[in-house]
Amino acid sequence: MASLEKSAARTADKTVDKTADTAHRDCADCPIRHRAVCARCEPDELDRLDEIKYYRSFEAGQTVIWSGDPMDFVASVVSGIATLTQTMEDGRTQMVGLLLPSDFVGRPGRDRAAYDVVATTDIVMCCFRRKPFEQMMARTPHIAQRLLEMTLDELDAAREWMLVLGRKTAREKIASLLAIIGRRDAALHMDGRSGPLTFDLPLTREAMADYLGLTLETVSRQVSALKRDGVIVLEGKRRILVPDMNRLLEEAGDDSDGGMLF
Amino acid sequence: MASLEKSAARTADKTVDKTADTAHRDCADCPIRHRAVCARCEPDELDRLDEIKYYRSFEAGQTVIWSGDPMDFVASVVSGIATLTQTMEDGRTQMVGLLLPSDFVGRPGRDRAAYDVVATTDIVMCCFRRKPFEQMMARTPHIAQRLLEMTLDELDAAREWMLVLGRKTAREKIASLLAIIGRRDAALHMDGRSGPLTFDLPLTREAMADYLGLTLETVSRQVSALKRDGVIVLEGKRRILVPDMNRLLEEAGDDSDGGMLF
DNA sequence: GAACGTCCTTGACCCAGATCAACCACGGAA
DNA sequence: TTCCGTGGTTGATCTGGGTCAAGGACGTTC
Repeated sequence: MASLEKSAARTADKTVDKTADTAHRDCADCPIRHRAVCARCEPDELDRLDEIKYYRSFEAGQTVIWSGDPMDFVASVVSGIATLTQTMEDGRTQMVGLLLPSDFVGRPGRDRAAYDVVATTDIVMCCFRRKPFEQMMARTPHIAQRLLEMTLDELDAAREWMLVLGRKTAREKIASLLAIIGRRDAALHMDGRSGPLTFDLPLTREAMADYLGLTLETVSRQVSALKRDGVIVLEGKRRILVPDMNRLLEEAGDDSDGGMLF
Repeated sequence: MASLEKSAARTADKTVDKTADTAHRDCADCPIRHRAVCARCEPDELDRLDEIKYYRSFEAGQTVIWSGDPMDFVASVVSGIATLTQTMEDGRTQMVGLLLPSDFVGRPGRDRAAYDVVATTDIVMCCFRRKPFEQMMARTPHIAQRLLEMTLDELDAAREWMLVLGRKTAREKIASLLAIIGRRDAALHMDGRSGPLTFDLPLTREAMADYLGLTLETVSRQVSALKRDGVIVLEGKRRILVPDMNRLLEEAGDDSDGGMLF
């Protein structure tokens, strides 16, 4: 039940430290410029956004926002990874979203957070105070249009995840998660395709379990099984090599071409 | 793999029959006027929508759209209930959305259906050809604003459903579904509150199973168990009476107040 | 009114994944 | 160098819900 204020206070010193190298960042060379909620903005619109934006940093493991707490800002993830989770009174938790760079946090028009947001890695967020952002959104169709597009994408992703949660086996769930992270990572780096895919797994076994509706033991066992069967190769605990993406997609129970949605 | 055209052809006769009593309906006395995607439109905007709209009817059990088929229209559900489902190659299916009156079908900018849409009851839809609708959306912020709001609501609902699918027991899943349908039904009728809630269950046991990631046998057993324990009373197979909503919410594992999202 | 199809219920059994528990690997602090 | 704390693995056992199978309650058709 710690409040946003408390968690912000706890991290104040670090925030100030890191602010030094991010506070004056120019939108023009922002790494998420072309994918975030501001992607469609014209230069003059960007200037106005620039005036109301500020950066905040969080360390791996910190809670950015607690569900139910007042939420007076919205934000884009600039770098790092965060999770959106829901918790039942008895402590059962389910991750309902994975926030990667360019993803949007918060809902215009809503003044309280609906989910816990937790930084999985060190993270930098580009924040806007909610009220000014809402006013600007009303005057700037480019922002609302982009936000609609992003929200529809998230809805598709959530629905794909409902199939995973409701109907897939533990092995298929793990394969699905690895395929998604691998694909997003590949899209991000845009490196010369076709070689075997390698990427860092940014989640602990427990976080994977929360995402997949499993226990961490089952996650561990199924990762070991996929390794044993040659579907993936582990380099340490967190680095994954996928020799054959189609094989992985097969194990995920997906269409061979991986779906046409994205 | 039946195409949209085929399913439309199959139903053409009935469509024409029913069109008689819906084709000239005026937006002004439309039952979903204040909740659908057109809710915020001014009279002149409504007039323009009126020009490009047309009604289509489907009978219970008919497939409205097949996943992957070309989709040249978007639509609002006027009356009746439809489902959005995803299917794996081996036949496993997961419902990913329940479409009630005023809900929106289709995605502007996407030319193929991402999910199967099936009419659960007889249904009437208010359709717009996609291209004109997209053009109109670009010129009419009121439509885009409302669609954003509705999409954000759907995303919240999908995320709540992820918790149900990932972490709840079979009994909790059934109780959650009954609570949601009961609440939506109560909101629709807006009758004098506080008495014991009664409503029709618009889904077969199989559809409930598809929604909840269960088998129909488990659904049947858990419905019987909730009845045996006095949480619900069955009047026939499909009519549900809830003597104590708080008790039902408790069984669903929800906060006693039922959540503050809606 | 018999025969069918659809939807639903109930029972017997089984298994995937949860639970409980022990232990390993690594990194940072004393 | 040992001591912990965190994250991960693996084994033994249990169980919720799946699977397979039989049968009941209807409405509809001929």
